[in-house]
Amino acid sequence: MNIYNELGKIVKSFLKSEFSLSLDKLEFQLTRKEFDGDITLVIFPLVKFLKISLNDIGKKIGIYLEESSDYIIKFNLVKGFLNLTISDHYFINELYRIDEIENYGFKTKKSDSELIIVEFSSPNTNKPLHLGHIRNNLLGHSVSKILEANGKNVIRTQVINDRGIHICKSMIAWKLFSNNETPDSSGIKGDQLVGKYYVKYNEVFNKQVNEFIEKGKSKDESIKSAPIFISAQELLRLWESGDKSTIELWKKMNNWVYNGFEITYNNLGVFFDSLYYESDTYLLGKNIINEGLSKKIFYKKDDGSIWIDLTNEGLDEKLLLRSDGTSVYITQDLGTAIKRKEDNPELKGMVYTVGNEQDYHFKVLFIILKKLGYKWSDYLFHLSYGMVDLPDGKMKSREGNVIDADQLIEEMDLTAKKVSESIGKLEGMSEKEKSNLYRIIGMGALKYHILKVDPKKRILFNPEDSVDFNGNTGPFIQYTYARIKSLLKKIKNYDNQIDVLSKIDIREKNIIKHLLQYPEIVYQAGESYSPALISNYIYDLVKYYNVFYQNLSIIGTQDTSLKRFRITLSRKVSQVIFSGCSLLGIDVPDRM
RNA sequence: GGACGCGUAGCUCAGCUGGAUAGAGCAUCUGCCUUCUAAGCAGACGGUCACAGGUUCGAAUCCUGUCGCGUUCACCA
Repeated sequence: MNIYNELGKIVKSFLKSEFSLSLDKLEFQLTRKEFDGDITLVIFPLVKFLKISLNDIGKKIGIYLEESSDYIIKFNLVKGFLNLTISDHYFINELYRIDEIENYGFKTKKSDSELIIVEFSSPNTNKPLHLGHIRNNLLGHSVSKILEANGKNVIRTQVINDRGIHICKSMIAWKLFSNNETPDSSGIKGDQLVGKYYVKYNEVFNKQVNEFIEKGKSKDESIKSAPIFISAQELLRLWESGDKSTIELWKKMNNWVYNGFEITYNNLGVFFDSLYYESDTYLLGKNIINEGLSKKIFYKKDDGSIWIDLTNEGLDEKLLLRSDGTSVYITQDLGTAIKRKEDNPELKGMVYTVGNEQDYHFKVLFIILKKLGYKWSDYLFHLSYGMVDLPDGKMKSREGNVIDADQLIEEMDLTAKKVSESIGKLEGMSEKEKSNLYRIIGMGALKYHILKVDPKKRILFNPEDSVDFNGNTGPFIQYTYARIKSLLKKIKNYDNQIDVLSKIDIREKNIIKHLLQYPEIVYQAGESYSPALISNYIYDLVKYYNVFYQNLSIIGTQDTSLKRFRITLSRKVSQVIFSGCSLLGIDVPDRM
């Protein structure tokens, strides 16, 4: 709101000429509802510098502002708070100004052509996506959009964990028990099918382990000697040695999974610009080891393993290369990061969307890169988020205590359908339009529910009452948007020009005040990577608008200038909702 | 044990770099549909901001300590 700057200038020059005091910062804030006024100057801090009472300073500034600024029509002083009332003309002029901006809303900064890689999702190929992935995907996708709105060039990427013992487990179970079942033959979605055999593996494995334990073997021993586990390990060895039929099966099953993921991503409205497969990257990073050794940043232990000592940073010693010469996870991450920078010299930063159980890992990763002398490591960011808890505790995929992403999406559709039908506003829509709308509403509910929470907090997700459709929810925001759209449609021939009014309603003033704040928000959100900030701002605006909508008539009013004013206001609100939802990856319907 | 994160109404969450009497929604009650969509609006009820100190004109917010919950500290990924 540029009035802050303007008033700030006036007050500063006044303080300078009157008290020869020069300040660089003055604190303005929106006036609270209970008090009379629009904007408040906090004058406590001034007392320190001026040896006059609060009252005197406040009065002097207030009188001066009243005289010298066209916008200030009144002031009142409560304790150290100077409340200023701004003229209606100011707000009308501002609305007039932003009305000329075609698509007003969360502003997009001009491209600065800086490249940012945003990594998210990062699934395993042995089971379908679950609720935790949904939070990850929504955050990653939304943050990408926010960065783009901040003028960045974003590449969305995922590292697919396609190799290792976990996929061999699904493979062996499929070989043993499937009778060549395929997605086509069974009609089961590919990732679900592979996941089914991963579950089958664990069933058989547990049974075999228990049999050994009953026979008196120790737990460790039983695990190691379970036949199906031995077979899975054998399969891993074959894979590593490049055995043809194993690789073929591996490729076949992974492709099933990718096709399945694609469907889920589509339903979520999420996409990727590039993919990394761990089978391609797991050997990366070994040359870093030599670099680190020669720079004396790493050291070798007697058994040949390579370490870095981070005790000076308050962390521990960290293994980088096993004694058998194979790399560990962080070595791959180092290699991948460096490779990405090499592949994209213009790369400015990277965002890793990964759960907070890996906070330590990323701390270490960034420090090592910094120690190796890579300056761009300052622009790496771990977008850390809390886990999604269920009412009966934590999600554990091995115990089957997970909410499956596909199933959840389907349930959201059904809930949206149920609620919509009970309200019964969708008459005259075709079945196709309806089901499309259910998807928009259901996903709006889910996305908003998850994104409005501060990423670093854990989310308690209660599937029982699913997601609300009233109050601070996605559907409520969508509903408001749909109402405005339908309103604008009914008034086809309206004039864009706003006539100047002598007096506007306090509620309308509030909406304008909020509208004026939005351009700033996207930049703030860009810095803190917070879709939550945007969600809450949209909801605020929608609340203000609903009050206005409910209480003021637009179509009915005889006063055409008032009518135009209100239509303009509505249109601007709808534009902000639209652009905000777009940053969150939430669709808005024209009708619902 | 060390490190990191969280603790705000019965429940789910806001509260920006310290500002006035702590804000929403849900739930529970009370009113509003011949005037553009009631998926809404108006109102009531509901708080020791985990606890204790400190910093200052002023603390939910910053600092320290305590308690509670969680994560992490692997030749796992």
